[in-house]
Amino acid sequence: MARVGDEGGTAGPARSAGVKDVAARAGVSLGTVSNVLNRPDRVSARTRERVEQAMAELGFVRNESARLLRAGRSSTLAYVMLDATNPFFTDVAQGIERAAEQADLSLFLCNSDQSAERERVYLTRLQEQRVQGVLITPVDPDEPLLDEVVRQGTPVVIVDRVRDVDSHCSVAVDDVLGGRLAIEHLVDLGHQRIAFVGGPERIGQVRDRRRGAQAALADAGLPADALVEVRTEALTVSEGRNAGERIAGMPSATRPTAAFCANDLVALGLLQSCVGLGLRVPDDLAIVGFDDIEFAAAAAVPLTSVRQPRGQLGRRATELLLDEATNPDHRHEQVLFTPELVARASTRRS
Amino acid sequence: MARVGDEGGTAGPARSAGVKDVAARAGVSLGTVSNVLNRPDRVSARTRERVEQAMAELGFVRNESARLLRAGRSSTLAYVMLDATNPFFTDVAQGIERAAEQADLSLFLCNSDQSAERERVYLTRLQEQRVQGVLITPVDPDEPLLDEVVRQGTPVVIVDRVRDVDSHCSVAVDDVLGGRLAIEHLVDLGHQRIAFVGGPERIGQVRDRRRGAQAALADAGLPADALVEVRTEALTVSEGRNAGERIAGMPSATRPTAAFCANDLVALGLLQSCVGLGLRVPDDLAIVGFDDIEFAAAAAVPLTSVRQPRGQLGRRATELLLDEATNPDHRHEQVLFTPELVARASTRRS
DNA sequence: GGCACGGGTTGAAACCTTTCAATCCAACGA
DNA sequence: TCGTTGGATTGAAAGGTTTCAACCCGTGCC
Repeated sequence: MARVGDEGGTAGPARSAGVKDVAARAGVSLGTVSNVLNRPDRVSARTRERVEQAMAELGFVRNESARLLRAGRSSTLAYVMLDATNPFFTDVAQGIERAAEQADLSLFLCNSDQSAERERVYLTRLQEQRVQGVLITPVDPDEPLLDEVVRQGTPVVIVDRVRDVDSHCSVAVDDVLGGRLAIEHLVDLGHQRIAFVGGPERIGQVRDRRRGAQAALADAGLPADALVEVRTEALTVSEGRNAGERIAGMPSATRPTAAFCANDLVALGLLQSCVGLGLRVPDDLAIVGFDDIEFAAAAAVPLTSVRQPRGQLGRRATELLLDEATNPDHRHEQVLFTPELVARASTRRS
Repeated sequence: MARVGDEGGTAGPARSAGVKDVAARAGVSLGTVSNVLNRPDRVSARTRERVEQAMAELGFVRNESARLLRAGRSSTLAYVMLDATNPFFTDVAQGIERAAEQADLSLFLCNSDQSAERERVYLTRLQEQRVQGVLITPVDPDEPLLDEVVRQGTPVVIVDRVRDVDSHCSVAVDDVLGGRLAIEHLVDLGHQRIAFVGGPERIGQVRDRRRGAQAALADAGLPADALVEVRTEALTVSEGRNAGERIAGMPSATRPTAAFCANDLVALGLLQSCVGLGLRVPDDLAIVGFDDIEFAAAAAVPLTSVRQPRGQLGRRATELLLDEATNPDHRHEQVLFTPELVARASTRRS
């Protein structure tokens, strides 16, 4: 087919055809074309066919901007993810996608990559595009723009973070309980000196998971200094490796016999560097991660981890968002899922 | 602030304010508000301030649909990814994002999740939204809709797949060479019986990588049956595990001494199940993966892999897309990057 | 034969922003 | 004083779709 308008041919015109052109070609009115597009049942079969053929011939592509301008709301959702390279978030995204698909909505993913600035840019664009709603794992749950967006009419659901205020729905996992489960498991195995590997401090998850860990230690009658802090700059594999070197470097008398990591990326990095430096896992160092990403089980020393129901998280968040978008007497809700410990070789009693 | 319009207050109105409302409140004309938005230098400081204040007071959110309708092209790109949970693609996406950010464009990610149907839905929506351009790793590079989209005026660049036709730009890695590098490495280490683990057959990558492998074997003077086919249903971790069980089940006399996997997910699964089944890596089975995703290095037996320049792939693809979108005498280009073997413990001579 | 009914179709108005030619006005030079 | 200049501002028109009240006309009923 040709690329520029050749009158009478069957190719598309130079500048894309609109409903008007389609109407002219099919010999019907604008309104009818629109009906074919939006309420095909109201149009007689014969007319519909003619219109559809005209569309095909002209290569008609509906102009979403114009549609939206007139019709109000779009049929897309967006998930602003904190880190697209962390499998945890892509699994959450998959849960969202499935739920969105069922509701016949498209999902756009936006990666803030931990940058508050990029997050703001995305939020603004999404607002300007009048998306049905936004799911977000925010860099900082207290970001004021989040409230602003809601106030201006775009529903926002917070995923994997909690917020005390009731201006949004949120869906998260009980991180304190998760920390508790990890430590109880290690204590059961006889560990009395346990590293907590995570940071930076400003991440709520890190604080909550540590808090759960501390509480569990206290309940077990162990002193507070049974938990050895090993700080990381971020929750990444390379920071985990880094932490591993520090732990391996400790004199064996004072070295912890187990490590609880704030997430699986850190745990995998830790695992890797320990093995590389001659520490046996779990004999010299037992390791517990958090999230239970797929790669945790696939590590050659499969990783014990605290599982979050990732898909569920996404699914439930989407349901809340849709309710908020469509149900006039929607009530905000803070959903808290319960994590679960999955024991694997990295903490096996040997 | 209140949520419904309270005359004279400072809160936003019930239904969001438009430029008209802003103009009224600031005591200027429509055009001036638009100028503040689009050509702030043409507006006197005093007026600009007044307008900006009015915007803030009314909680004005620019309506992108209306803007687009009038102004033509949007300032967003989209990357339709084949599998958002495969770290390879998220790394590519990150490269794209960086390049897009530099050009002051937003990037939306869409996950086709290997479904041709979903891919089509996304392509159509993106077209309807008049995005600047689309980057895509297609389920099937021969999908006719890809040509259709281009013909109708939306630039499309194909990422990580090649296509003989010249209707798009494409950016990929020389998979044949990659396969060759992997096998040459294994042959150098003395392996004479090597499994090729991958599938399904319809994936171009699988075919090309095998082709390279075969060529390298031939060059080394080894018979064609030195390459043992181990088919997978998909390039996933669980399929890799599956393949591992089959390999471990072979009688040790005929079992390959090395495996070349079509990607790292498969290799990680293979690694995991081999270790679990008592096969030592690399002593009993050396393993080479493909992609060199971060988790390859982080595996407890760090994985030898064929590295693809993932970020580069994304960056270059974006540059091509922007050129196509802006440069009137753009020429389509097929870029082929060179892969590189990264040797790690999974093939170390012991 | 007249009338009510209703499915199918019509076309003008509305959605909100950007654009651009026209206008305004203050300052300046002659 | 008048004309000119140029920066600031104006407002009508345009952009493509959806909506909705109105209309048309064939059918069935009384």
